Amino acid sequence: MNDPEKSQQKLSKETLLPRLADHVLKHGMAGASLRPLAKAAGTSDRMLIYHFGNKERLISELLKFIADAYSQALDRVLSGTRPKSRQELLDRIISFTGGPKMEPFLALWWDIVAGSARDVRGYRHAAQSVMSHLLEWLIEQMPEGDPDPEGGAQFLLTLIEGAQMLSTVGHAKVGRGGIAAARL
Amino acid sequence: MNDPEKSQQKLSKETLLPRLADHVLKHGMAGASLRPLAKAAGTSDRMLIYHFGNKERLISELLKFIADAYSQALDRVLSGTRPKSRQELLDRIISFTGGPKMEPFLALWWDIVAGSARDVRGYRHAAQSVMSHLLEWLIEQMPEGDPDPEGGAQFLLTLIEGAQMLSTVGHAKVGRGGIAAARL
DNA sequence: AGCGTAATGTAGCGACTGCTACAAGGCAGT
DNA sequence: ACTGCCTTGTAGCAGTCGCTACATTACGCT
Repeated sequence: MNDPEKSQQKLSKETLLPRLADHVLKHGMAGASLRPLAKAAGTSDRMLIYHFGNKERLISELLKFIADAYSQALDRVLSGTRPKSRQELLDRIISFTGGPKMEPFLALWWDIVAGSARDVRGYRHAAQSVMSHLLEWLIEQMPEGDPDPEGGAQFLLTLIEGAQMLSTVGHAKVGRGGIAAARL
Repeated sequence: MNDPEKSQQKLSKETLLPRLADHVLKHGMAGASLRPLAKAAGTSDRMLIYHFGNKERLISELLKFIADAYSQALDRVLSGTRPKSRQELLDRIISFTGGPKMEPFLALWWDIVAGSARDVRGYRHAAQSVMSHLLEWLIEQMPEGDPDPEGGAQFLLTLIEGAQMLSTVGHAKVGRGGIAAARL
């Protein structure tokens, strides 16, 4: 024992999930089949089924885990000084979500949206919770004295997500132009 | 010959593509493997490869075909009277793209966006051409005397797509709220 | 020490994947 | 009638899929 080569010790859901999340963020939900996942996590497909029961439950728990991780990243990075205008808030978010560090999250995000559209079990729930969290966070961040924080946040969110989509599809310019033309 | 049961006659790319498109719209890109596609089109996987060379080319041609079909549907359904305000234009589009007839297109759309994010060959090109067409069409449709038709169209497109995404993810209310709070 | 349960490895099943080799029928031109 | 291409069917390959049966090891409790 205590083999330095592969000191794997007890692998449980808790230790597994972060590694599974890494793999899925890198390779997307399409690459999320048991054997590659198992390899990435240092186990066997056999053990994944053992721990999670079946693939569907694995994916559900994994999506929940990732959604939570994303929310926490959001909280950590973006909280702090309250923006002075909607414009400033918008700029801040765009530069955060558009950054290269968020790219894997974004790619995974579209996988999940596509799954939601086809009612793949667990996908819509994960997507919904991410959007809910983001919206709440946005409302809190709205500048002081904003006439309609809730509506404004919904408006900003809609704009942001539209621009995001246009950007991943190769029309970043259109998204930027759309935001520039918006009367915030 | 002239067998009434299966009067298949010469099947060519041109006759195949519409049937392939039907299947893909119904079952998504994930279900677009050769054998199901072939069955839906009334041929064999063997013949699909024969006609298209390999799967990648098949998918490319199919996406182009569907993108064109979508553009044409847009032209047919939405042209006519010029809207009097941005609000009217927006409402008209939302009710069109949100209708049940567009649901398969929408579901497929997210497949394609997800593929674009992961650089699947041909996906971004298809998505880009749809968005380009939609944007051009929007610019033409902007109300007479609009101060900034181009920027306005980009703005509307960004809003529309954001709302669309929120809707497929189960947050239709947020999208609607966002649009309602927008100062068009 | 013995026993029961938890954890893990090995092997395999039946279905599906894209694709190909091979052979044969159909039809056109000579 | 013969030749040669266009088209098509059958069979199969090597790989992946989710999942399971079976066996073994590891470890805690009495």
